[in-house]
Amino acid sequence: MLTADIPPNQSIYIQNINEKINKEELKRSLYCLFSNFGRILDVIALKTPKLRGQAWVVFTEVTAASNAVRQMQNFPFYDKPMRIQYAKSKSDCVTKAEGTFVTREKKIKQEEKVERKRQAGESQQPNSYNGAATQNGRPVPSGQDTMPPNNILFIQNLPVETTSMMLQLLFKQYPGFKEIRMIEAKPGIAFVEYEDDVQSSIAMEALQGFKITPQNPMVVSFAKK
DNA sequence: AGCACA
Repeated sequence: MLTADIPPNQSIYIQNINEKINKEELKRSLYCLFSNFGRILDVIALKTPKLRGQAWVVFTEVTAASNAVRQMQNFPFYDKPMRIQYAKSKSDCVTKAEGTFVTREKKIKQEEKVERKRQAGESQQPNSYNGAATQNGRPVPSGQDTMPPNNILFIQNLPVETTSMMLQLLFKQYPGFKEIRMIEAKPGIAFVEYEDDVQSSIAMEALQGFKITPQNPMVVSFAKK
């Protein structure tokens, strides 16, 4: 079955994922990596025997999914090339938003709970992430949306008095940290290097908008290759 | 390889 047979879908299906990665970390990493392509509604990963090594990322836009399928194809994710296709069906969070969600047969016993949920009347409950790159559903303005993932981060809008020691304190908290590079002649910017793109993405997500002074929310993007 | 929504 050719992957081209599957029609475009705002959800992508990823396989060949390193099965050693724990579920929550995996979801965070996928979120970080794919939020470059658009707003993400949900990330689904299960560790059941049938579903380990696979995941779904649900975008708000089909175009974001299309870009992700093309650009992240074979991306070395935890040492294994990602295989990405469109998902075969709509994700629950999408049908729920559309109002076309139907409970699967095996969950029929739980209809009562579904009723209760329906009465809560939520039009849409987007991603379930705490430290996500969105606020009230808006992407954090950071201007890196076009830059492909890179293990080196580019930091802007730093107060001029920032030292590399200060940045090290912040960035070394995240795994894979290697070094800070600042350029004397160019105050207000810095480069931060991580072991790989996944780790740099996580740090980016975590420190995006971090304020060293109230006037200076830092802008973190991937460095140009 | 394996298409679900713990």
